[in-house]
Amino acid sequence: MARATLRDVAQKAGVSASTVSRVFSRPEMVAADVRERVEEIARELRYLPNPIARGLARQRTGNLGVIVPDIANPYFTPLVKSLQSDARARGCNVFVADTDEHASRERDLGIAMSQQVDGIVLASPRMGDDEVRALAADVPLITIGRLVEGVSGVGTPANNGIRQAVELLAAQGHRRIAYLDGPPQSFVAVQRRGATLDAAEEFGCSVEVFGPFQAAVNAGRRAADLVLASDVTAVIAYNDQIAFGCMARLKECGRRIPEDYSIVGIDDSSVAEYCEPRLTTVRVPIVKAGALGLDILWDLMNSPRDRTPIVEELEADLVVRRSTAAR
Amino acid sequence: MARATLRDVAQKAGVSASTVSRVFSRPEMVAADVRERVEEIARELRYLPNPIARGLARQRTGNLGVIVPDIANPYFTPLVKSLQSDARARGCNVFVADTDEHASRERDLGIAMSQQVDGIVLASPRMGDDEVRALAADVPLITIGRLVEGVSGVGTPANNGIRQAVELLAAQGHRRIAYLDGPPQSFVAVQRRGATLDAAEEFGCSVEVFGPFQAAVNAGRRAADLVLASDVTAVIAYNDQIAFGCMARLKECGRRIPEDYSIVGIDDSSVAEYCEPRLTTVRVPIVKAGALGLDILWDLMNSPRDRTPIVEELEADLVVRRSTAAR
DNA sequence: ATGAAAGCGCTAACAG
DNA sequence: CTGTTAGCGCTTTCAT
Repeated sequence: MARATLRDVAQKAGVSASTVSRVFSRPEMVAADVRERVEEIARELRYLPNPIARGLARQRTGNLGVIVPDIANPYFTPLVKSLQSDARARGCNVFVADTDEHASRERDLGIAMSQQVDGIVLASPRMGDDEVRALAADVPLITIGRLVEGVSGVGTPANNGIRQAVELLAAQGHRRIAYLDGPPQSFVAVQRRGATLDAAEEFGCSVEVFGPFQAAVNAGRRAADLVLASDVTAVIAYNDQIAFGCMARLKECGRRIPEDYSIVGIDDSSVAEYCEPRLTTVRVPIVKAGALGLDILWDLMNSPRDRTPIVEELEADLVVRRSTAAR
Repeated sequence: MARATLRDVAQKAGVSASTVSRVFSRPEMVAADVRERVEEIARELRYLPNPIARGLARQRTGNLGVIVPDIANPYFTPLVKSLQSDARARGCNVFVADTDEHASRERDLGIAMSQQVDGIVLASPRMGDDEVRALAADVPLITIGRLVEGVSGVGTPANNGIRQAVELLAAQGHRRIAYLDGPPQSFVAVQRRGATLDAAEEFGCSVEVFGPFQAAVNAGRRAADLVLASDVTAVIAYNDQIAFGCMARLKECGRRIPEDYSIVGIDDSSVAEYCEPRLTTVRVPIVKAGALGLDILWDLMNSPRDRTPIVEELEADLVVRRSTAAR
């Protein structure tokens, strides 16, 4: 079924191609009667402007790229969904791509995308600063989560919330804390570990670091056995999924949460609500960061290039639930 | 940073545009020495063929569209991930879109996509048969999960597994079963309900239907209180998420699983493994269906149109875990 | 093996 | 307000 083209409509309506084009791009520029007739015929022929051709001519595609390390991670899904609907509200389609946590795939995808989207949202980039900057030089781009010098983005440092978590645990009488480290590719992981170490020092706790672990439930289960073999009384995990897995396994091994172990996650993704008991966690406002980032990206896309990068940071706070308690 | 174009490379290399074009599309057609020089210069200029322009000229974009009702549903995420990597292996980018369970958004997305992708994978379509057929007339398309008459696709009827579930429950001494119904937009929901009812009759059980429920954990929590107010001893849920929520809430209310209630999910998504106790569920082979569907779609895309639709069905089997037991 | 020329379907000055 | 004329960047006959 060959699609109707602009010329088909123009011909049948007895007007020029430009007129039909205008009817679809700047309707106000064409006389009402002509416009209606064209629209009528277009409908008849089931004509729709070809976005590829339009993209070539306009030098803009109307597409937005979103790159995430793992679309199956419940931390990213709400971000993706909210970006999708925000973008749609602005008349953009969204290209989502998953890098499987690989920096190299992230780079390749970014390069491949850069020519078919008007802008890219790069969530928690795994590639190096230089590579991000190189990509940002080719296409309007913002990062979410991690900030890269010289590139616009919205950072979501968890330090504040992590400090609150350690403060809470210390107040609850915990002195020996396990930190379950995140995947080595994750820049955020080193931040979070550092924040935990700093806060522990501040509040007089010792920290034993386990890991690295992939950001997944099963990795957390593996962590639990390490925790059991140590003498810690509380656990802070790189993210909620690891915390969830660790908690599940600890319970399997007959430990009670929070009586025997206090557990803190990071992210406040949906799993935190589904844990039993519900998980105390650091709420990282990633959806808000995404919305803000999209605003920034929008400016970047619609304004003369070479602006100085716009950078925001959104703080994270601890959400206290049932998985932490006094010893 | 204006990207280099084909002409830039041609000019600098002292060859015609066609030659450069060939270097990137049919390298075997150009002499080795010329090719190498062109490649060298292209690298120097950081030239990459513009996929938009190429799409226009070739009448194929190299993009694949994937439409799912809810990207946050762990049932669909593995499908999306596997399609993404399979497509990438064939040199295709993937456009993922989420319809938020809305038939109308699904239709709009399909239409919008149809002109910028070479083919569409429509997972568990929410729109009517006619609309699916209309879309399939405009673009190579396959459905996954639900089959639509006249359209290629891979069906994953759960009937078989559901029958096995009821058989198991009956054998375990359950006589009164609750069925937690799925969202009204879902065609699969009516299938699954019907299958439950049929099997119940076959094995001499009565079924009380509750719902409809959205395919989400919280909806399942709500269902639990309904279950408590009835006199059933076992529950079959439209999907694992509802089962998970229901189970969590039942436990909160002091009921033991499986001693007090046996619970069966459908899908065998990741949550089934994370339930406590691990969830007995009907394994729907959606990833396999996706891979098979992609093969079919590939044929559709690369062959003369108007072929008779290719249809496959993949059966589902019960996976027995810990959430079911004899009364 | 390479180049010239004619588009792919649409937009965007520029005239009128 | 509308039509004419050039492209957007690439591919693809068709010659040579």
